[in-house]
Amino acid sequence: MARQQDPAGPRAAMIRSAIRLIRQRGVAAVSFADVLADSGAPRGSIYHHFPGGKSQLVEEATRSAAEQLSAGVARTLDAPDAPGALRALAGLWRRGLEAGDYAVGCPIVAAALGTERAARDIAGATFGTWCDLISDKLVADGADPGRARSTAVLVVSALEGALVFAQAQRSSAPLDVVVDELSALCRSVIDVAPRG
Amino acid sequence: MARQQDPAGPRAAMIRSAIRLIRQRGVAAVSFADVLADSGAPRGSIYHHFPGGKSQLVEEATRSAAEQLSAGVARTLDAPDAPGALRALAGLWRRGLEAGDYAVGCPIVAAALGTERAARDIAGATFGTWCDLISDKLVADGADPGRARSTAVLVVSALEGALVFAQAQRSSAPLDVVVDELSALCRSVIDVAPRG
DNA sequence: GTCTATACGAAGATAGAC
DNA sequence: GTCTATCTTCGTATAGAC
Repeated sequence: MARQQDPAGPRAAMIRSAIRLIRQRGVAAVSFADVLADSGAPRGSIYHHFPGGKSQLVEEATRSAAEQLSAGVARTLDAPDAPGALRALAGLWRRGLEAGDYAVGCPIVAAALGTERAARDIAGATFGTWCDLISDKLVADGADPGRARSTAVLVVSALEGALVFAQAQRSSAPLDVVVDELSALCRSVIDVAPRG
Repeated sequence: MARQQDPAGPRAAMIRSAIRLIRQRGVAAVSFADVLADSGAPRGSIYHHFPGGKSQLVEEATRSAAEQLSAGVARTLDAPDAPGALRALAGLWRRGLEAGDYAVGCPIVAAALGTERAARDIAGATFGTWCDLISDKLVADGADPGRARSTAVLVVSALEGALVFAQAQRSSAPLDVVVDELSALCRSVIDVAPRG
């Protein structure tokens, strides 16, 4: 698909392709051959770049995806209010869904459900990071820290669950509904204890 | 593991094993050999019972799991109040998580993220069924039908997402937090429009 | 760093005997 | 209904030349 020269070299291209394919098919269903074909990387360089084999590739792909997504979450949370930030966050998911014909999911979920332990641990840490970011935002907007924490866990869980829901039904409707509900919830959490 | 004579015969045993293995590893990572070893079914009878091959086995396993789970959801919702029903529902997930050392997830999620189209469609319909059941319960408890519907979508999404979250972190804490949040939300949805 | 070639096993699927 | 045997394809991984 891509097969063009990647400025960052074949290694980065392979990781990028691995992320894309893992999102589409899950960790177990992605082979080296798939990654090579998709990235256009040279056949003989797999074990040069990834001596640890598939485990290493999956781990690095998950780590890379987690860093990108966490940076995106942090950036999106730079909005005036938490409900708006949430909408923007869900908009990212939504566009990804529609662009990938509802077959492209979250790479962190794929890692969490995969069989590679290192990748699963990264997934667990990444969910935690997202909760921290969202919780901090809610607190900054005036929410009680305890309420903010549990609300953040709900937000992350519900968004990820809605993504799976939307994939199964090939429709972004569940995601939209969940975002509306979560926005209202965030507002109520903030309103209870407004800043000051 | 099981390998004992199944009263319902090898076919049912194979489906049961397929469900268990799919929950642990995902659709793509389960092979016929795995199912045979786990179920103790005779080697030569695979294509006799499942002429459609792996697709058929996965589809039937997903359908069977969906029926069992939907029946379980309906049964659990036979509780006096919606928040209590929700707690009971999450308790089912929770016990499954802990019994399977946080490696056994939801078969419907696995189907939704798998590569078998028929199974994914069943997953979509199953999520819809659960939403119907929960929505009906909320309405029966006095909630506004519109609010009940969107709340049900949130509940299903959040529970499934929390399950993935909990698997990634190997802890049921995220699930517990989400259940508390959802219970409070259900109460508020019911309280707004009490029966009468 | 990249190539070809290949070892080795496991996967899905089929054929034909019993 | 169940067996063994086999075909074919695909997967990971390695060896050794360039």
